[in-house]
Amino acid sequence: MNHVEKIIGHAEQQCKAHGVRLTEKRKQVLAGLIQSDKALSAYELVDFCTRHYGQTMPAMSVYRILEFLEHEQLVHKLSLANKYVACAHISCGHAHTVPQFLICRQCSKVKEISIQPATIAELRESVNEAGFKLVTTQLEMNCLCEGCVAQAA
Amino acid sequence: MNHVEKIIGHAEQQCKAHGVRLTEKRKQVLAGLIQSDKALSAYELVDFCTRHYGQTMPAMSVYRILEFLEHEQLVHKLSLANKYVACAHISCGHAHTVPQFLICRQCSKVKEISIQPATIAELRESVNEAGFKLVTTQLEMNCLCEGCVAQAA
DNA sequence: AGCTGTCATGTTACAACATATCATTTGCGG
DNA sequence: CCGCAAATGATATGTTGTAACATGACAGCT
Ligand SMILES: [Zn+2]
Ligand SMILES: [Zn+2]
Ligand SMILES: [Zn+2]
Ligand SMILES: [Zn+2]
Repeated sequence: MNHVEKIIGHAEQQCKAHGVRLTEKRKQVLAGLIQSDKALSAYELVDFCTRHYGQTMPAMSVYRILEFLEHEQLVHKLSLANKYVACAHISCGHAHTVPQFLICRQCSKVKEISIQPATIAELRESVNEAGFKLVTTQLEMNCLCEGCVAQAA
Repeated sequence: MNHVEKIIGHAEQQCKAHGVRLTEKRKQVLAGLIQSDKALSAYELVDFCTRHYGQTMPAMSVYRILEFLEHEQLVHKLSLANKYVACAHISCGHAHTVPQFLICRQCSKVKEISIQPATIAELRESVNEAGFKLVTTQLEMNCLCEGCVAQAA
């Protein structure tokens, strides 16, 4: 039982606990995101599933499945890049707080982090001063990953 | 000379200073963004220009013009919403630093603010700790504006 | 077994967002 | 006026995402 299958197992438990089903197709999409160590677009997932599981995966299904997985917090949507990424914390037990995402603009690698609550609070304060209200503290930031920084140098 | 025209005037000066031309079409697109007090999609701008200036504005042109205006810092692209907004500081003389954007998810109103350098520094530090590098401190945050908060209540 | 309701998936069509490429026009210096 | 470069026009195509309705799978009931 490899790394990916282990995470899928956890995801399945989690779904069972919520009274929803992690079907075969849903597993395929989730597995695609897990085995890729970067964010993928919906259509990249279509290609992955079609190539990998030997039957065409309709784009519509992928979108529906991504919506389901996002709802279950197994997947996060990155609006900054129009891509999707597997949650980095499916297996680690600890409660899932609102994450922040560092997205490599070069290679789409993504790091899911938790910024200091104090920093978040300062941000929220700045927003309030401007007369707006944050609807989520999920942030997405344009970055370069270690590998791509090294390569650029 | 109304508000919009005044800003366009400033923009024209700025372009002249950079040795580039703010043509009629470019003025039309910029004016569309200025008179709207919210972010607009490229195709909303197509509609605006076509309706407002009596000749069809091809989508292709709008994209080219937005690219130009963005390059001149007269317009900002909001990736979080796939929309575009006029710079809030065209007329105010002071140098344009890297902005942060508060985007109302309800009505697309946008506030362009400057977050405390100290807060930005903390963010950058968190990113570095995760082994990534920020490529820009332009942030986009999902918010509700005052009006929409009031309405929701 | 046959019926029925619910959730998941399939299929088709289209809307919305964005870029590529090549032709034509326009503004401007020489 | 000529020739160049910048800007725009025209057409095609690629990418991302949703709407609407049909079909399939399965569980619980009669
Ligand atoms: Zn997560
Ligand atoms: Zn990278
Ligand atoms: Zn600005
Ligand atoms: Zn609003």
